Amino acid sequence: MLRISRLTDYGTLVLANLSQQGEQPTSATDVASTTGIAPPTVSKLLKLLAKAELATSTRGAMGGYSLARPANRISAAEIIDALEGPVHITECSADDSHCDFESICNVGSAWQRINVAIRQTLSDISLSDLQRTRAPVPRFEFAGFPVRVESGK
Amino acid sequence: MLRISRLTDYGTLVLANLSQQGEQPTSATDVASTTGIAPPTVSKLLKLLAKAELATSTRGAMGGYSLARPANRISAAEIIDALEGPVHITECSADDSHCDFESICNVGSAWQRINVAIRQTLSDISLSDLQRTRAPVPRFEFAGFPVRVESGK
DNA sequence: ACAAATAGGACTAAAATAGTCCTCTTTTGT
DNA sequence: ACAAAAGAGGACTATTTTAGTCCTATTTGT
Repeated sequence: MLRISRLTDYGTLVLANLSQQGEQPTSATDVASTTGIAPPTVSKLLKLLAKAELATSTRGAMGGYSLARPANRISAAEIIDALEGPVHITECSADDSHCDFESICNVGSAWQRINVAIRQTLSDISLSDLQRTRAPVPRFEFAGFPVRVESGK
Repeated sequence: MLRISRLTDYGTLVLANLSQQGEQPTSATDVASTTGIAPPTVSKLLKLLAKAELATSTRGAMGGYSLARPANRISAAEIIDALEGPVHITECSADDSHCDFESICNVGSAWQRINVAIRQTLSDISLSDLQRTRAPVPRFEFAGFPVRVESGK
């Protein structure tokens, strides 16, 4: 829980990389070599990001990918949606939900409300916030050890 | 992402069930039959919850489990921790993190800050909130901006 | 024409998750 | 004392997700 998949993490990186390159398209190979992520993986990510319209692609020689919009107009929620799909927290959301026991659904819907709230928050965080090393931070501790907000690592 | 595992969902249910039974211990079998969850699974969950000190166990005939504390003093974060373990969002937290590229770590730590904020909020939501069908919707804040969430779904 | 790119999808491997089962210990009631 | 009712602990299996790779087709600039 509260786990962002590795691909999403990589995807953020890839987008951050594109945003540093500015307007002209960057090839998947280039992104791979500057980020250190395996080329086929970068390629896969970029395809997904392009399909979700977070990146635009240019085919052919001298082609590549670039950000579809400025980094401050791409939200964390969009990145997650693009790479993990719109996930239902409890899977009892839409269709056949065979909740014979009322309490089950009550509790389930509570988790769902939490989910909605979290997503809402995530949609207010932009790629540029994610890139800022020193974004203001609300709280400073995680499972015991304090999270370092200084420079990388 | 933002997915609570099925076991956590079940676990919440199980705890909710215990809280309805009041003081006297309820056996895993009983919980299983009132919730409709498979007995071995309930048993497993209760063991985990007991180990995390969210439930207390009484051995022997007439034994069973009961809540370790009132439902309003058990937080959603504790439930998650008990059933999923303290999860590191990006796995680049502790040990071998071979972050050769600075930007990788910067972005990674941003997700971690988000994680911290979410956990903080989760620790303000209690089991009794989860049981209330129309609980107030949690509020999050990140990077300064408080985030308002309208009524859930 | 050729080389450099993306598009799309099939496929495999690895890891996390869920769920079951078995044996042992503790406690209560008769 | 003994049997039955419970939990404790752990081993094990199966399923599902997630990661990651690779192949073939299409597009475009020189």
